[in-house]
Amino acid sequence: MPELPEVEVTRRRLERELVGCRFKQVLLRVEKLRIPVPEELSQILPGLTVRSIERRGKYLLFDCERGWLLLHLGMTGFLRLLRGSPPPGKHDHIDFIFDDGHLLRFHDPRKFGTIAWIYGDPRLYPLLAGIGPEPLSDTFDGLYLFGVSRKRKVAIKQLIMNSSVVAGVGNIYANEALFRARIRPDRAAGSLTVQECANLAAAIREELERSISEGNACVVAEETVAYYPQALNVYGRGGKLCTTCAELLEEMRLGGRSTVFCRSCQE
DNA sequence: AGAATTACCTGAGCGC
DNA sequence: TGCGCTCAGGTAATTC
Repeated sequence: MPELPEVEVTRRRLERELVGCRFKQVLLRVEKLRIPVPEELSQILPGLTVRSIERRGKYLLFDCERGWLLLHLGMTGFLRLLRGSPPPGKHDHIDFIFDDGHLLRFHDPRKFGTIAWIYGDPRLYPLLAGIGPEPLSDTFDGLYLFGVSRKRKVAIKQLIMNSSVVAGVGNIYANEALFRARIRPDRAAGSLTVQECANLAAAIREELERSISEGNACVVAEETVAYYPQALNVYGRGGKLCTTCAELLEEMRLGGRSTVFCRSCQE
């Protein structure tokens, strides 16, 4: 599951390789992902040049002169940056072919990903308009988190996974950040003190930044995304020993999502 | 308004 | 060997 760090590592790789490149052809082999794939992409994109590649939460945004190409990898999506025209495999849904021979291939077995074309200001596009602050930006800090959590009864883990509260924090990093901040994931959001909110905001930032730098250090040659090995403290380790105190890690479900924490380290 | 639930989708793992 | 079941979970839409 590409989380924000994987998407950011991907963005940087694509930025190095594709900015300045001109689209030559788009091959669509799937009609519907989360939303229908716009067929007009194969008419619009050829001849346009990639000016820059941005990220908003887990969305990638390609500035294509006359509009923006929006990509989301969903749960199981990834991109491959290839050359020439190797035959597509199963679930290779879309090829973006460039003048210089680059081939950007979108692969997504579960089809939870998104591809869209945006005219005008992407900030106004419905899928992006309601997204909260970027967790790595200055607008996201403890005071902000304290403010939006007041009087909220929902579990703090669910709050930080809510994209309208903060962009791009998925299940893995929600679990890891709460462990780092020593806060139980099932605490009512409104019960956190201002200090706990500061700790949590910092922990989210630190977990994401740590993962981005790890990802940058080990990107596989051809694959632009970005499933790199992670040393995780809690996610996926329910029933195993806490890395800090050697207690058994506890597993529960919050909002249908697997949640792991240490009863002794987190309160 | 906020919280909870559902829908989308396929592969993997499991019990029988 | 294969069937049916459950689980994985990002996000938006829907319902309560």
